[in-house]
Amino acid sequence: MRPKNLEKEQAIRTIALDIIAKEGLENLSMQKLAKAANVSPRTIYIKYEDKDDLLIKLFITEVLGAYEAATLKGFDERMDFKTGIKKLWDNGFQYLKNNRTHFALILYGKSSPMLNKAYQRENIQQGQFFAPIHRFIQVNVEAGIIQDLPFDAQRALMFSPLLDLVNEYFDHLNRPVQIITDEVIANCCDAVIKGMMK
Amino acid sequence: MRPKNLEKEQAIRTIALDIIAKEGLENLSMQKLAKAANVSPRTIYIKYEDKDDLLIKLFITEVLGAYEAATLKGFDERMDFKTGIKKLWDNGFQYLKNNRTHFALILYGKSSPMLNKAYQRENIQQGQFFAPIHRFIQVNVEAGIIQDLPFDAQRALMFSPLLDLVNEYFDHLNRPVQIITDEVIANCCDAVIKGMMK
DNA sequence: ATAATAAGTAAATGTTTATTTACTTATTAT
DNA sequence: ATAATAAGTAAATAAACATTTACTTATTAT
Repeated sequence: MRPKNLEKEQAIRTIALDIIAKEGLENLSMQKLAKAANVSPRTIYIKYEDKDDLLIKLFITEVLGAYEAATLKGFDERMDFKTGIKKLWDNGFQYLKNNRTHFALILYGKSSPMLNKAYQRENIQQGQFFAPIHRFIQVNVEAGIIQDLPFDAQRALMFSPLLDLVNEYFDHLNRPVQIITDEVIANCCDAVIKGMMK
Repeated sequence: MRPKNLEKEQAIRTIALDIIAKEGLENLSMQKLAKAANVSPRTIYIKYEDKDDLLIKLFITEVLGAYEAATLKGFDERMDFKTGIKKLWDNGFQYLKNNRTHFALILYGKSSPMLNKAYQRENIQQGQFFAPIHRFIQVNVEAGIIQDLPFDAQRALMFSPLLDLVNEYFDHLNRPVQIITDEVIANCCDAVIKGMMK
């Protein structure tokens, strides 16, 4: 049996992310993707059931999986609160600014109903994404270090500004000065920590 | 000369927003829209140059314009900092939770490269969206009430969590309990204020 | 060596796409 | 009343769409 060519599979994924980041999910077509990845359209259908299957696997496995792993690298839920959040912010910012195409698909994960539903399903069936952060927050609520709010609210307070700041970072990439520096990120992280603590 | 039928124009806009919210921007086609709005495809092209023109006008005028007006209603940049932010959060939350289709397009404004570029262009050519908030922040930085950070960073700290909380609000709409209540929103707003103040 | 088989390709499928053509209708200034 | 005209329609256009058919190729267990 002829084995799958993993380079082709990776090319399909990488170039799909490129097209989504540059032209938008609305403008990704299977034929355009096949041509750009130097592959027959049929080859994509050997590896993915259909277009939705490709997009969901791209989003859940390729992007969110890698983003989660990078964010949690060196993080331990037993860290003290400030240290933990700073680690998560630093990991997240470094990863996203170095993986612009991943970031683009993460944004579509919020806006596209189809990707949003896939994310909810995955979170229910396979266990929560970012489970260590869930426990980290719970521990710190129980220890009386941070305020007691629903987890989804805590997560919004902790990480929404970071994603928006990454957006601003990319908006300034082709301009004379970068406004979103590591120092600005660190200051914003401090503000977030201050807001959450009792 | 036969006058434009404004009801048809409004139907086109409203139903376009419906389709985007339910099926996603990727699944909005001119023919589907025409059929759903009970209009000939040609009629859409009388009112809009092409598909991009329709989407940009929907986003900038119909959605962002209304969102800005609703957010700023009863807000005055001379309010004291806490009162001002609370007003903006309350206005924003009420508006978005009552206008789900507008919210859906606002999310695409962050992810879709075409809408994102249109927003940047508009912000440069026609003057900043949310200019009173810009001045409000500046005044409070100069008075030493809040920390001195780039405007884009301040805005991310102030409003990103709100948009994510609205997302959570809608995610919980069809579930047994609503986790994102007015009280949770108020507590999150307090946390944001606390984080920004010196 | 070769039989078996999944991976791969090029080209075609029928459908849907954005947009236009050719025509009709409703309104208003005369 | 009617000429002038933009708004509106139904149907058509060519291109692009997701997916499949019919075929070839590379690999490996025998």
